[in-house]
Amino acid sequence: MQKNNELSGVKEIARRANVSIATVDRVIHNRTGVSAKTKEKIEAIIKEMDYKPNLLARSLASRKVFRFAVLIPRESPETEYWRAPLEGINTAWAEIRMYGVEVVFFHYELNDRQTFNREANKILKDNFHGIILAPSFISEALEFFYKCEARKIKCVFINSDISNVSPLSYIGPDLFQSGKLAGNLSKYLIPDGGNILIFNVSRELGAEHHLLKKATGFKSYFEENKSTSTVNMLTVHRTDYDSVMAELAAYLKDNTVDLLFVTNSRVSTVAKYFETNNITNIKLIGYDYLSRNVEYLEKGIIDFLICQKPIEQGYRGLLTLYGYFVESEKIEKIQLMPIDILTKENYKYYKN
Amino acid sequence: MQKNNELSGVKEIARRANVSIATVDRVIHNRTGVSAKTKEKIEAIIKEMDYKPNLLARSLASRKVFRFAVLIPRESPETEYWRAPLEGINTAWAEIRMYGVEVVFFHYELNDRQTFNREANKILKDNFHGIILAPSFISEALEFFYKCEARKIKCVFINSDISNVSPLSYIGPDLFQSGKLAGNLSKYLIPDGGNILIFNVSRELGAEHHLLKKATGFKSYFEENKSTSTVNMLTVHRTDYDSVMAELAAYLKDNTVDLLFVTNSRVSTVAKYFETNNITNIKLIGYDYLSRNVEYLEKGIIDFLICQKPIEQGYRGLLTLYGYFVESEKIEKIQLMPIDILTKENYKYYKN
DNA sequence: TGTATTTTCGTGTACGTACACAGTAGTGCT
DNA sequence: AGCACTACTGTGTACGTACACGAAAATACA
Repeated sequence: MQKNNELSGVKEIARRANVSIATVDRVIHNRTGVSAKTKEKIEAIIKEMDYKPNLLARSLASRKVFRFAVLIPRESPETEYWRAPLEGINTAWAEIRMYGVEVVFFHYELNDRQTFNREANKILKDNFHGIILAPSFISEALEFFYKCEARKIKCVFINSDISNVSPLSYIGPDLFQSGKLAGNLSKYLIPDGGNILIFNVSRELGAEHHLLKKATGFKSYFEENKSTSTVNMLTVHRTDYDSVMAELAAYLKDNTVDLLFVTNSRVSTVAKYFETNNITNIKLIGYDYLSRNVEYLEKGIIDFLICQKPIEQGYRGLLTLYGYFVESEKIEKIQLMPIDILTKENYKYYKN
Repeated sequence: MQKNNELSGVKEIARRANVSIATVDRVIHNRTGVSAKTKEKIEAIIKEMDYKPNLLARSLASRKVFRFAVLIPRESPETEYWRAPLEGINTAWAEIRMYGVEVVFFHYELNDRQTFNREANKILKDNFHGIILAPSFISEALEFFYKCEARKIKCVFINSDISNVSPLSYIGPDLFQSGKLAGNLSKYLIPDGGNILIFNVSRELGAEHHLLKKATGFKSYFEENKSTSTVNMLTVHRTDYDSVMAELAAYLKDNTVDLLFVTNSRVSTVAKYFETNNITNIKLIGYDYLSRNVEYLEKGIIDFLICQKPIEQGYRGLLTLYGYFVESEKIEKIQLMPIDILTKENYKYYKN
């Protein structure tokens, strides 16, 4: 079986317009050196033919290389979360390598904003076309973003957004709605009128401002539904097990809690505490498909996990940059991830 | 920025082996006409270089065309379900068109097995490399599958599987687990010991044997958890609103029902009945992200929808065939879709 | 009118691979 | 030795596009 071999592409355009393919090429890339008349004529033919350039041939012939940087937190022993976006980026990279895409990775520590600045400066010194950025530290990320804009470097934000700036695209969850869904799920776990605790576990709450957005969304559910439940919030600024345990124990000594909502992936720490202390009467909702979390989901200690496709965030992050530069697609400014609900029954089929 | 221009690919192999690129080419495609000695040498170099052919150049130079057929039910006015896989296939096609992939669509009527045979025969008369098949009618699909095997035509099943045969890949839900999850969800809606009805709405139950698999999974949840709930099953062999309404009304007159599980996308028909008759005390679980279903989810008449990524099924169906033929990848025999839970709160973010 | 300059356009080569065709070396046979 | 035949290998062109370079035409200026 053979491809159909009617004159196709540039050659056919050139034939119809009585010019050479070079001239057609000039029009396509709207380079200079074509008289207005011929340009018009060629453009008409292009439109009429609905000509679509052969991307294969294009990137084969093109010597262009696009260089993208990735700036996201390093995967830490405490949370494997950031492995997922990394994996997604690598998957995408494998698919588009041959189109002349280079990717360089930079990582900062989630509990040290200095490392963010250090890596960001490295990126600025080098020469990149685009950047995939997890803007954890708002002010630092903003500063960096403006510098990128000045240098015409396109940014894609993943995982969390920053208000009032407009990157090429934001790819991640709607944090408010995500929290609100968690609130909604609580109605399946405890009757109305219960005692609910929102629990933030974060060393640098500034680095995880998205936690507060989730908390706000969570609370909004109860307000909108005129719930009689009591919703309190507790924040721990250390992430090690002992600190979390101590703070939580202290709180639970003085307060009744029927449901606990952990605003990030640290929910396994709480689950561990519940398990070791044999606490079974508090329902537990948290975030992210991590092996430790899933373990407690399986055991029934965590009731629901909410997930937001971290792998896909990375995957689409890179493909978005690629689409913008190589295929000059127009890009969706906001690409919201689904809000997935994981239970004991369906997690096995989940794809991060 | 320029691509690095170290001699790469075939040319470099040829240089190192002191042969021409044609000889290298012969080895790569293990064609005849190369002495054992040179073949060995070239293969060694290929391995050493970890040579990966440039797929762009390959399919640009190759005049090969791969022709795939799609055989799935026609989208009917009663259910728009099958639009989704179609959309997925078209998306994938757009991505890989330029690699020399042709796709031809065939549709049968879900309530008429004759149309299946008719379209299947059309496919056999033409000359296809691979087929994406929704094997709704088991015996007919089996017969067709065997004919394809005899002709070395590769099949990919989507949406539902057939036991004891081995297509290139099955892409779809684990139906048993899907039903079991529905069972599990019921615990969030009604207390144990309630009256539960499994409701099948299907003109040709044989065409939708997957409904029964879901029902079995559903029941298994209650057995495994030694539930005291009563689980009954009712099947209606007509799909129009009046018939469904009549059968359901008759049943409800004689039986108490606390939760109703509709095993397919017809759940909106039941929801409509609930709405018009102001039935609010029966919880409702059903399938598929269809506009009509979502409407009732939004209204709170349907409590949960379970979805299985029909768009992605189509998308991956075509990409699987492509990967097998064009990139000669090894293919996962079973590609299970996630079992997604949709509620009023998160459906807006769902991607089919 | 002749020359310099700019504008406009065409030719040719390259990207990495596939494949038709032609060419060479070696073997067997008369 | 001459011939036929096989086994092996190289040359050249094509796929559709990009781009360097040079040629031609048009314009400007003296």
